[in-house]
Amino acid sequence: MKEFCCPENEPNESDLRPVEGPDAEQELAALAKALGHPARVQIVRFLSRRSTCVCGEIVDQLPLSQSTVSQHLKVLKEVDIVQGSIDGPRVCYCLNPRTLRRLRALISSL
Amino acid sequence: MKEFCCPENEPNESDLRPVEGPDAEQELAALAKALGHPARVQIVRFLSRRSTCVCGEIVDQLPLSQSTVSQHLKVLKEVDIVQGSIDGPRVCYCLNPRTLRRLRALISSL
DNA sequence: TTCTTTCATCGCAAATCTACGATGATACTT
DNA sequence: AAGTATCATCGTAGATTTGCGATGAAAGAA
Repeated sequence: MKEFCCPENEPNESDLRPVEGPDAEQELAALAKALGHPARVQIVRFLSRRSTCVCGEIVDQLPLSQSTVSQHLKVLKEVDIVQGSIDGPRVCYCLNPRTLRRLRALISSL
Repeated sequence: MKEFCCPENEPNESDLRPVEGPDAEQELAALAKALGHPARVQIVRFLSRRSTCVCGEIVDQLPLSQSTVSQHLKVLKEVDIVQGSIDGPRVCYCLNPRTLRRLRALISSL
């Protein structure tokens, strides 16, 4: 199983962007909106359970068509919660730990 | 300024509900959806800056009509992020720290 | 009572979201 | 080249969301 698509997890990496102000509020709203659907939470949870990237088995986990799951993955990729990289005929997906840390920081500041 | 609408903040209060499983995923999706709009994030931020409850000055903070702000407040109240209580002709709003802690727990588990 | 203030709700139009099947794109296999 | 597998995109129908003005409900003031 390839893992090249998974970014390094660097716990000490700090995000210097502010957690308050108009930009931060807009960013939090966009991230929350992307997570605001049960199917997308399930996708994130599924990727979270696997520590590595997941290639081509997400559709099997959801009671939705392939095109619908692809749409949900697109939403998660647009806000960089999920990253995808091509692996031959497949696509490997993984969470972006940097974005998740950012989300936690924004939520914590509320 | 009355504060009777504000629940006690008990930092040591623990929430025993699981942060994983279908129910938790549904709950997180509902909370994230409620936060998934810039105006609603701004409302929460505004209530967060004030440590007490806020009576009748939220509309002034947003470039939206009174009815629209009321709708957004309704969304936040439906998921119990915001609480409102009547104070004469006004309504006092405040955050529910219990729900916010729950949200942080759910996000942290991703 | 009548007026005013404050907030909720109604009704509607426009925009966005959701889900699906069909189709397209890409890469591997034979 | 032809076929297969995997995922993205297109087109579309139905549902939901968003925003607003108009109206309703409740409480205090005159």
